[in-house]
Amino acid sequence: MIQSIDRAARILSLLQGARRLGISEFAVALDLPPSTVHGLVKSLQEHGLVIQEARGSRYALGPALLTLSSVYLDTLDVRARSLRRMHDLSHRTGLACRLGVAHNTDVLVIHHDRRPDGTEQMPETGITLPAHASALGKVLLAYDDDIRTEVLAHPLADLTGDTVTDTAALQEQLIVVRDGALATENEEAVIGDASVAVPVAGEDGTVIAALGVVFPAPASELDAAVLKELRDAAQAISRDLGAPSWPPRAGAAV
Amino acid sequence: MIQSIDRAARILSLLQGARRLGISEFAVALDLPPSTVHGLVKSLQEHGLVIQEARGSRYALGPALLTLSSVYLDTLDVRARSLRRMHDLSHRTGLACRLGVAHNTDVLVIHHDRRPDGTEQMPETGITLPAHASALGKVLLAYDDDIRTEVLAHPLADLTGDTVTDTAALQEQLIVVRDGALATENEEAVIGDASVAVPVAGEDGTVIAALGVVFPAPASELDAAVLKELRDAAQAISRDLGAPSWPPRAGAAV
DNA sequence: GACTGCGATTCGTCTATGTCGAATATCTGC
DNA sequence: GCAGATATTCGACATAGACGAATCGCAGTC
Repeated sequence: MIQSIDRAARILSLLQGARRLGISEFAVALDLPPSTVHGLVKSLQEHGLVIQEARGSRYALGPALLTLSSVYLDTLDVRARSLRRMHDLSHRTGLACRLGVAHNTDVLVIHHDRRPDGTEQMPETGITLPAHASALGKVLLAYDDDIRTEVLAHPLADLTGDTVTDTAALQEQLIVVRDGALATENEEAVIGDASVAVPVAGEDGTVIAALGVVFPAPASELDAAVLKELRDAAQAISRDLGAPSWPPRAGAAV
Repeated sequence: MIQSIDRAARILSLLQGARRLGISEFAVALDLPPSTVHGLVKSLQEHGLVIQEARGSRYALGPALLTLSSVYLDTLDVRARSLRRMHDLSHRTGLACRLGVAHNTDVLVIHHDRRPDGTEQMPETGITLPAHASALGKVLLAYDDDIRTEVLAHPLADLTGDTVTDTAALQEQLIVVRDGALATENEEAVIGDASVAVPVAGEDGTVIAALGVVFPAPASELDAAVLKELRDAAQAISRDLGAPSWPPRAGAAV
């Protein structure tokens, strides 16, 4: 690990948490002399990875990151193959749908198709969801041993009061998820929101992403027709990607 | 400029162009020994800024960039204040609308609200448009001396055959843009697409972004009502941001 | 199924590079 | 207008990281 790259990445991470920071704030957080931090930040600035605020002396994340992430999204095969199906899915069900992949121990939303009712909705592509409190996350946890182990090793944060915070209870849920190739979540991340998700399999048969829809709680009111649409979409995407079977075999991971 | 950070940023840039590259390809492009590149890439990989392909030995941009860019978008005041107005704008006009800021000598789209007709449309947030061939770009060029000088110093690429490639002609257009606080573009970037854009002013009265709508060519068919909606939206956003006047005074830049 | 060649990866040495501390410039709040 | 804080610049020194050579691992070939 190259020291200055590590430090540069840490600086970006800090800006991810606290939107705007000054040199001295970085210096304290990283336990480095301000002059060292200054050199690092200026180097990042020259490449547009951070920007200095107009009249302040503070720094924030820069526009180059948006361009890079745009290319990142384009390189994702799953996403490219899902765009059309997700659009169909949201139109047929009238619900917002999301495609998520594992990132560290969380879920990263790599595409979001809004509810087609014309109401204003925040774009959710790029947001991170806690794995244990989202349907997408439960799918990914159910099929990936490494991430599951990692997540279960730490206490589960309570987000709404209905969040599953007991590791044993979560583990049981995940077995059910694997059995049915279906995960649900009922106001466990956001009050008023429920969601369901199913796995998407890649060329080698392993689960590489999760596809889900969001709807008003309670989860019990979910239409069987919606579930069929969701399954059909995930299966079609998996087939397009060359997956040998769907639903994917549990524990198919290498 | 710290050498290793510069090199790391170059690696990310290379991946922006060529989606997937191997160590030796980087080495050739950067004129560095493979072992040096390897250390850089592995450091980036540990932070999720690049990922190594599943069964290949090639590398691509990583998911951490998406998370970072998501936070970048959230830090943009203009964007936050524009979301609602842009949604209204696209619904009232039935057209897709875009918000762009200057990045290097191009336009970076920081928000895109789709046509509300329910058809499938690519998400455009994060894409880059050439400044001289887009309405958004012409607005930004018209009000920013530095970028204008920079863009006019190089030959203008021809994208569709209708692209304005003559610097003198472009310069004249920009004067008109400034006078009317309105830029148009007619199949200059994409065949079949025309667009118009207006400036958005910030707290200090300078132009910080451009707001535009896209519609089927030719540009002459643009409704006056649409233009009014566009202007009203830009004015409202500018007012929210604390701009002293709208349209912004030409040459108000510091 | 062994061979060959390319590319990724590892390791140890040396020096160029980046880190640090002090000094200076710039800004903010009183 | 002053005091305190914060960003920025600069030069010397030590170490972090660049490089070259050697190794490992994989794919294609005979």
